[in-house]
Amino acid sequence: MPELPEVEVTRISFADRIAGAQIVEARMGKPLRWPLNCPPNALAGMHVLAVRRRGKYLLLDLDQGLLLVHLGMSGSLSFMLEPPAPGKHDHFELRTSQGVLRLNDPRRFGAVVFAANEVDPVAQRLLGKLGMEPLDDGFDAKLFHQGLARRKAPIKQVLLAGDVVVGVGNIYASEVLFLAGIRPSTPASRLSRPRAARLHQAIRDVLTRAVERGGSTLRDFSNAQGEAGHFQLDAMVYARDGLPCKVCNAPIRTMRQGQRSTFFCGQCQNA
DNA sequence: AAAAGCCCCTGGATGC
DNA sequence: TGCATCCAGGGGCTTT
Repeated sequence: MPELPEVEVTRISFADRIAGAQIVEARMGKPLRWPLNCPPNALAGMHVLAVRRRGKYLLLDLDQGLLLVHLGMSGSLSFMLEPPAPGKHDHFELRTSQGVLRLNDPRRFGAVVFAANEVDPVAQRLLGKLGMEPLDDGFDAKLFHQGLARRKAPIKQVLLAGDVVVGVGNIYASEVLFLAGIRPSTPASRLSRPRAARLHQAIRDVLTRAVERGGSTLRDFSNAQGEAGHFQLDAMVYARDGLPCKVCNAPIRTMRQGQRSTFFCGQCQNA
């Protein structure tokens, strides 16, 4: 579910409120994608200094380490002063001096992992091969083009892979390619410098707007204050199979790429 | 080295 | 109503 905008919106919605808090107690429910690699008790007493994001990972900086949180497909966080009793799908919880951070994740593709710091092998295994941050100044159009140049796979799948640029998931990959006028099946290496530059700009535009709109809520996403997002209403192609293109009226088409659905306009995206 | 497939898991929507 | 099937916002791992 959560792509970069949803993760960033989540981060913004609780980072300031949890900063400075001391962890009173941590508890795990059912196992997530990876087991928490330390006893939950070991986190007690530590302080949360800040919350950062790298790709789709949330990084909780602690005074004695780093907690990496991934929301997988169906995860969402909440941060509340007085939360209700844990539900069936609440699988991780940090009780702190400033509120309770809780991870709800029905499918349990999410994860919470502890590392000593960012260069710890545990962290590097997850973060080491991530590509450029699309909303950072370091996301350079020329570097982006160079990254695409050595990949022959379809551009949609190169975007999803996250080793050239991070954070673009299944919704935003379709949206970004529509905005850039690029067919999702085009081999990444076949994009000219100007077309790669156009895609580079589309990624920045779409992700920025999606963050401003509070992310996309397809079924159950909400930020840490329980608020849904609205970007799905702005989607030009995602989940619009058969509906008229908002630009040219041609029916939006769908196809499967790497076991995932892709949506595109055959008219607006013709190369 | 890169690409393609598989799989982890639960739940909602759809079809018979 | 019940049951089977398909699909869903991710991504690491294994196989080609």
